[in-house]
Amino acid sequence: MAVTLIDVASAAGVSRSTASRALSGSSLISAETRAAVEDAARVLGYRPNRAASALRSNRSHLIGLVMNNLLNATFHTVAEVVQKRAAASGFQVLLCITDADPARENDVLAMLGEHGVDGTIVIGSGRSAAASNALLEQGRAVVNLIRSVKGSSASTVLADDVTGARDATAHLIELGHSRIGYIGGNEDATSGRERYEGYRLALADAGIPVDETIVRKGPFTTEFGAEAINSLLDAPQAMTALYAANHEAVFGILPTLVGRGVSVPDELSLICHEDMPWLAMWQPAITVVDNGAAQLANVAMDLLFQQIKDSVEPDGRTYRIGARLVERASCAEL
Amino acid sequence: MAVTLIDVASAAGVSRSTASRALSGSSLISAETRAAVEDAARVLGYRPNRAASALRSNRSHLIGLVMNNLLNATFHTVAEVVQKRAAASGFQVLLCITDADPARENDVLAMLGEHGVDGTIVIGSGRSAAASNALLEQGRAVVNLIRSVKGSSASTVLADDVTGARDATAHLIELGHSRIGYIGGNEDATSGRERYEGYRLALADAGIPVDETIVRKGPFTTEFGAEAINSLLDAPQAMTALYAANHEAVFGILPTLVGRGVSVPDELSLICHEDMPWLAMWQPAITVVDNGAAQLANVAMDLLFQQIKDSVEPDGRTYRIGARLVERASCAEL
DNA sequence: CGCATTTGTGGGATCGATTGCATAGACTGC
DNA sequence: GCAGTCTATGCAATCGATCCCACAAATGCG
Repeated sequence: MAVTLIDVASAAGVSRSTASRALSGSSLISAETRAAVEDAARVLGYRPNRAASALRSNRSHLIGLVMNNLLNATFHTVAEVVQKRAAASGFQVLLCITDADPARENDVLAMLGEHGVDGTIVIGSGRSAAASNALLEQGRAVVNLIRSVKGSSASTVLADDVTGARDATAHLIELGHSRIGYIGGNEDATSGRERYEGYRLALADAGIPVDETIVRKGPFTTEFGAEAINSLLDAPQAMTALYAANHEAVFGILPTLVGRGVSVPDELSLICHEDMPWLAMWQPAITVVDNGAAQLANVAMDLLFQQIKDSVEPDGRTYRIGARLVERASCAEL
Repeated sequence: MAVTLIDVASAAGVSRSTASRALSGSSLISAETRAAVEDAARVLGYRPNRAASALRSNRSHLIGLVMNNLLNATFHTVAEVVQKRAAASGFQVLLCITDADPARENDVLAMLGEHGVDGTIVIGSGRSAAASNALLEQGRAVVNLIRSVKGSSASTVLADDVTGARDATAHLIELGHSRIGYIGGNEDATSGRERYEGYRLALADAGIPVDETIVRKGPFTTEFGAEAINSLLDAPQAMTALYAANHEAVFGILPTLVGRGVSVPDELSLICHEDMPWLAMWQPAITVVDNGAAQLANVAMDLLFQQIKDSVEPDGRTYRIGARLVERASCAEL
């Protein structure tokens, strides 16, 4: 069978304990012994058995990543960053997809507990904190990401969607627009609530009343986007600018605008929330609110590693990552 | 601490062995005993320790998924399908990203061995079979996906890119085109080689010589796509149709066509390889070669589960999933 | 009715690495 | 020179579930 620590130890002429300590970097080991053990391990092609290690030490070198889907560009970025950061520290990522179903989310978190994950990043439904609090009580690290969870004892990293939305809307107002359409997500998602709030606040700042006839809220789907932009374009009183706050809907909005021959930014100024590589390649390049997906993931991983490596207690605090308006070519002065 | 099998056993008034057998569905257990143990487990909220189970039984309920990146739409689909199929059978997915770096790929496969994965799906660099063959020798299942690996003893599931490309090109020829441009991937990738081969064969079938001045091959990036289409459009002798075989490049090709005001399909008929949701939403909807990403992943999981659950020996055979031409609105008769 | 087989259960070893405790030897300081 | 650290190492217990083996009870069959 496979090479075990005992093989390494006897090859190096020491005991299992010494071999174990030498390989795990304990300071109570002489330089020669360490070298001998490391050589033996290399020569034999020793690979530790993580299951045995996890059983005894209660550290699995596994990190759970829980998310709704893999379609959203922000989620991609998060998955890539989490994977890279984890791998760089010798951790592996257990990827779990919940389809935003709270029951699945509970199952998945319990599963992660069974596998003894050292920590978990949760982009959750926000519905219940019970399962993730249970993980915390088992001494495992947890960080909530992007969506806040009521009653969670874990730290939470959120985008500053209110400010991002407010800046986007304010930018359009500065360009002289006052009839600014809104296409966003449903209010039960953090992003749906907060982006609409930012939109509202910016209009209020400028003394412009919200016109519900040019506001559309709906699910995070391409189809909703196409539907919403069509109905807005068909509305009696035309808008001169649009703030597209629903990321998945953007996939429906842009092709529809092209198809209907709406000229951006001449006929319609446009800002989309959440950046994607190809938005910069669009004709015209689309001005976006960059929510800082990579930064969100990095801060979450920082917090997670603090808990895992430095045994820092989770503070239950919320961290906000500022949004950034990236001006490209899709907005024009009225 | 956590509830262990011993707690369940004593609550149910049986021994550990009996409790273990009852919960793992052994047939050598009386109905009442099984019920008693299951009740006790439920009441106590028992969750098995996977590390302990893996250590003793050498089955971890983990599946490794190795891929280059998360940007490619086919890879998304594969990741989602693998995750769903795994979860449905009580397996968790260890996601590993290699950036197509063979060294990283080797590291990652060794890591998966340490973690005792029951099986692994590898979308590899195709460079070396050593690391994955080592996994096989440890009795772990391995299936290669999308990219073939020389010298691998594992089964391999590939798209039928030659036929897909041939069908796409033939479709354009049937519509009367003879100057058909090609933008594809580098030849060191399976898809790069095979799609160009299909293109070449279809032209040969029709007695049309390949014109290298309207052929572009390059890396799987958006930038290359933009560059390639620009240079093709600037070429002296115009093409009347384009077969875009490099998926990542499509993100650069489409916006550039829009930006330069090239009318599809009036001025240029277009077929892209690999489908994505928003290609159907484009104006005009883009005709594509659907490589069957979901089917590829499903067949790979079928083969993997056969090895894991039914102890079927890997046959080292290659399975091809047929491509499908999805006709939409981006091709016109010349 | 007695022996052979099946069925159900318990005891204890085991998977491989980690770690608390014990100890041998080296070294320091008075 | 001796007690008191400090350093380096080994022994053995341990993590929690699984599974081989032994054995008891129940059943079958001639």
